[in-house]
Amino acid sequence: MPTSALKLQTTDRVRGIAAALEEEIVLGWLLPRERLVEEELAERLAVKRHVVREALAELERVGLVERVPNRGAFVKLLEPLEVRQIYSVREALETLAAAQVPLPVASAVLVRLHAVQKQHAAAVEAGDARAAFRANMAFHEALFDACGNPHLVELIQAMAQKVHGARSITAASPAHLKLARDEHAAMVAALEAGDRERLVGLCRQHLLPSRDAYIAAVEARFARPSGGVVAAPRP
Amino acid sequence: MPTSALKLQTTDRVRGIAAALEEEIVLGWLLPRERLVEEELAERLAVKRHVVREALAELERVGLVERVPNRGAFVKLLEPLEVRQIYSVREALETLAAAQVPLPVASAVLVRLHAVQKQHAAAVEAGDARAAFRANMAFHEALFDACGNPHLVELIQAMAQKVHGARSITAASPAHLKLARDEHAAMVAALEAGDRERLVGLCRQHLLPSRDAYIAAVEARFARPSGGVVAAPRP
DNA sequence: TTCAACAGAATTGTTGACAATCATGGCGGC
DNA sequence: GCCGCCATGATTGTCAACAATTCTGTTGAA
Repeated sequence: MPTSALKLQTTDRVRGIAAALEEEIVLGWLLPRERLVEEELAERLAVKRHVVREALAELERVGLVERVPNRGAFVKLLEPLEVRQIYSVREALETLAAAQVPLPVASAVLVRLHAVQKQHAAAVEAGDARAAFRANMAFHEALFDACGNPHLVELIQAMAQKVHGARSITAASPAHLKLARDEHAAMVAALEAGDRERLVGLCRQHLLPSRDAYIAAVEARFARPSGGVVAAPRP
Repeated sequence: MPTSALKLQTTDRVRGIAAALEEEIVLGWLLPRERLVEEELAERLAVKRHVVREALAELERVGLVERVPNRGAFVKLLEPLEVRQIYSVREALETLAAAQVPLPVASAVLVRLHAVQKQHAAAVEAGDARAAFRANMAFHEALFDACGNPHLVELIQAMAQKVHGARSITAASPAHLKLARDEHAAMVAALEAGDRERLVGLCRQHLLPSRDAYIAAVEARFARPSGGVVAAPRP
């Protein structure tokens, strides 16, 4: 605050805090159903409480946290059904975007994709989950940006954000990260070859592993004790 | 506060204020580029400033207003290109939803649609733009709800909300309202008949009038003085 | 006249304190 | 021993005053 080096605008600060919390959720540092106490977060992140408050409101709107009046905010736990519904929409949106990319694709897009993919591969190799997550986001943004409709891209990102709470299972798994890396490479190749059909198929396929891993994990670990046993498939 | 009858929760109050502002924008009572002063709104809507502040933040996230740090909030003016892009996405989403509605449709859906449509028709007949707007929203929600994927419905609503600032042209026009009413009737009929193809076509068609009316209006009235006439709506 | 600097007003951003609300745990009655 | 009730503590919600910023109109000199 006092240092003149970084005097961020208030809105940017809120965004920054929201992004930081989002990362902590994605990386599994904050788990589903975990309570998010305003004052504690304010102290830990070195901002005032009302900034945390606004950030939580933003994350609530995005769908990453739940807030109940007078009781606070929690990391949202997605039900398997919800995850399936969201991934269904994601599939529709992402294949739509892939189908709209003008081919042959602009060379600038390919350059950027290669660069980002290199970063992603390096992060995966180094086992740096946070860097891999960021590079992964950047990759998909660069890829879908090529469709030419920023509002469609925004929707795709919003839906991806919704399941970020479900990503903590795959975001830290080397196997999943390596698979994603290889699939990214295949996508770029398809794009480069102008093979739209393959690109669309790859986008569709790319969504499945994280979805299924999450559903399996949530059914094994986060099931409510309503049935008695820890792992209750359905109430 | 004193009366126990209406003790709204804070979150609900923010939502309520945001919704009220949204309606004022849709109905053309607040025009694009118009300034939204926090204190003035707080007094007019009988809430404290920080509530207005949060509501404005929410409307900014939705895309209905723009906020620049230390300078305040304005009703967002959508560029024609943006409107085209948004409507393009809306078309994809709404036809997707229509294509997913299980046929024959549940009778409860039809009952609800008929009821809402009756309200809408009454509002149109009475020339009550606000009631028509609300009934219109309810109609589309009820219609797309039938697709069975609440997350898709949410996206459809979010995209509709984005162009609410563009709706002030058609929301007050009796001709447009009557056309919408008739198209709604046709949609219900198609749904009732189980004619999916016609339903999808009607959904697609239903989007065009408001889009084109807005683009025409914005090009005629709100053009920046860079090349065109200056139309300052308020002194 | 035009430009720049400057004071004053209007508006937004920030802060800490206070009030309201909900969970927790102890206490007495049954 | 079990249940309901009230005191207590933790946390969120509300508020008004203060600080910082931007805008506006005016003044003075080139």
